[in-house]
Amino acid sequence: MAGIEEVARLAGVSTATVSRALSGNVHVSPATRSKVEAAALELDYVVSSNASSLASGRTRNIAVVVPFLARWFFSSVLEGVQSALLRHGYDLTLYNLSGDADERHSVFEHFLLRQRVDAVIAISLELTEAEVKRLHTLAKPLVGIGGPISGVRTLSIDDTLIARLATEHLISLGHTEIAHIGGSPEFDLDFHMSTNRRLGYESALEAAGLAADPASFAPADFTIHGGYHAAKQLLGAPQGRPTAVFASSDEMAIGAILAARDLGLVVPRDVSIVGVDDHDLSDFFGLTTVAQFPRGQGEMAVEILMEELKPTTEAAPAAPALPYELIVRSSTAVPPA
Amino acid sequence: MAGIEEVARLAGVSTATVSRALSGNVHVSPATRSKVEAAALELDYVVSSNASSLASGRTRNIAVVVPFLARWFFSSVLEGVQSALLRHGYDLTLYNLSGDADERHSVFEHFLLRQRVDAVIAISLELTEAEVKRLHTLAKPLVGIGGPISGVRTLSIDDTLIARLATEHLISLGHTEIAHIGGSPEFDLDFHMSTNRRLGYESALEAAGLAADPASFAPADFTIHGGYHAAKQLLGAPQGRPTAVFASSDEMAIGAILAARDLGLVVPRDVSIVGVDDHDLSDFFGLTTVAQFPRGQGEMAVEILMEELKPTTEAAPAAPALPYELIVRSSTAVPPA
DNA sequence: CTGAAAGCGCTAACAA
DNA sequence: TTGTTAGCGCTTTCAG
Repeated sequence: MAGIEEVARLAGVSTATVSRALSGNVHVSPATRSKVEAAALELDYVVSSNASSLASGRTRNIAVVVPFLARWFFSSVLEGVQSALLRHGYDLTLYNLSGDADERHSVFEHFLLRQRVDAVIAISLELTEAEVKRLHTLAKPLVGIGGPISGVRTLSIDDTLIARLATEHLISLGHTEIAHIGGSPEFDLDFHMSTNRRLGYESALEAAGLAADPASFAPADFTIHGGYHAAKQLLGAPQGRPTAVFASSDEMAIGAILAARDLGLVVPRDVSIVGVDDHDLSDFFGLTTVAQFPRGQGEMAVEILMEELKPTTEAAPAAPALPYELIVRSSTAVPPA
Repeated sequence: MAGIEEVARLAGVSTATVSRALSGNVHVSPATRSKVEAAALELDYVVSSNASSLASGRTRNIAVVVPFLARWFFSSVLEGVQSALLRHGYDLTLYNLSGDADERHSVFEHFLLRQRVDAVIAISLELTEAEVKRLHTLAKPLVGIGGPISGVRTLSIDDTLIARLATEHLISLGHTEIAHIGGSPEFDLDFHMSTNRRLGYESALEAAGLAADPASFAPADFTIHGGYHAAKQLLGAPQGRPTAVFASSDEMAIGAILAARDLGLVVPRDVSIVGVDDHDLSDFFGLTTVAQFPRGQGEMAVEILMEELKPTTEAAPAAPALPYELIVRSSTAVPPA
């Protein structure tokens, strides 16, 4: 735990020079720099981030706020954020809001205000106005991932387009009876993501001259379990079952595949199924899906933030559109004759 | 962003008193305390953690190091750690080592040394001697979860006992042909966890007078996919298939259930399957399993640390044994007649 | 129980 | 390019 003073002494320079040489931002003569670096290495010197933060006002630490941890999408985004941050020399302080309301409240009223972070990344969070205001009093850059927060720059995939693409894939195979498993209305967590995907589905149908029968919609909770039950309802309907199902998430789509199997239906011969995500398990189940790339989304959020934190930057950089891609596997085919 | 000075002025006391009143550790007269609290509330005052840390040497921040993020066990432990930490007013700084070796190196040589944390929790990490030494030079409390690190206090489940319990469940149902899907040897990540579970399985067999045939073992990688392929091998063996399978993780067990189905076997009529974990999906698949409770493990690690960080505490508190429990669902039954 | 004052370890003007 | 110096905002002796 050597301090900057000892390094300065060993290198034969002042502490200010050590600071400059090690931070790399300011000009220092190459000779001095290497002397300092050698001394630092020899003494195992690592700056105290607290002292540095206090003096400079920069913490090199980013807060990441998530609504869940143990779900594929969130942990994948987090992975991307983490590794990008590490590359930039930043720490990641994690706040998970899946606890009770008090917990959430204290995160916004207390934890985030401790001046411990330079910026915050909010993943798929529906923030209340009070919360957004709180964050704004922080006067720190804030970027959201996964759905528009009013007044906050957000990386967001185009849910309508994604859903439309998935549905069009089914239509192009010849399906006309296409059911949809989407989020139940409570899922406002996801900012109308559910609604937008449903709208995309409906618009694809309409564009093909097909009717969007309300009976072809089954709500679920984005889990395999939920998708399974929703699919059972849809596929077991006595008045004739759909030949294809578009599920708003891969987990629900996998549930649907399992439900079809349990009903004795063969996928894709009897029923085609598409999801959204490209979840870890999707390849295993041969699920056709519209991939989004959560790791990449996390990394992108970090790049935007880094850009914004550079003292040189003026305007906040714009958020580019997020990529997505139809991946056709073995869960979709032409409808039964 | 009011400072302590303003609070002091508003409350009509000195900054020292504000500090004392708000930290709560030292004695302050009730009247003064409430005056200070009112002033702090009015000004929306929140201490600057950097200044506080620098002055006191305590950061109220814990580092958590994980080898993966997007896996059920790790994200569940992390969830437990996070919520317990929040309750105690601590921040959580996350380091995920799933990147390359350089990343890992820089975490240990750089990030963890910045004096940003009071302690570190290492989840299922096989640390090299150099890494442990590094951490010890930190002179910070360190607790591991999930497997013994030499010289580090670790919360660890008894893998041998767990495996034995699962196997005994099968034996007590009357099974004598019991196969095992375990970790492949490379999985040293998990500290001989794989080996220990295999030993537990074998010892249960021996105790029942059954032979542990090496042909009844299939290695896999702890995923559904891996479990599926391993189970296919086991259940498709032409020289007679086992009537039961013990898998070292629920994900592998679920893979085995799916493999059995694909082979036209009915679980549990034709083959019984047990796992370990009580994964999120296990209930859905009706999987009998030995539950471990990762959230609880995370919380426990935090409690131990908090105890240790209390200035009053002398000896490091002992780590209690971790609970586990056999949960019988519908994937196990007596063997076919 | 409370106040005054000396730092915690570093960075950033300002000079030289 | 480098050194000097004054803090960053709080905590903690040490007095009173």
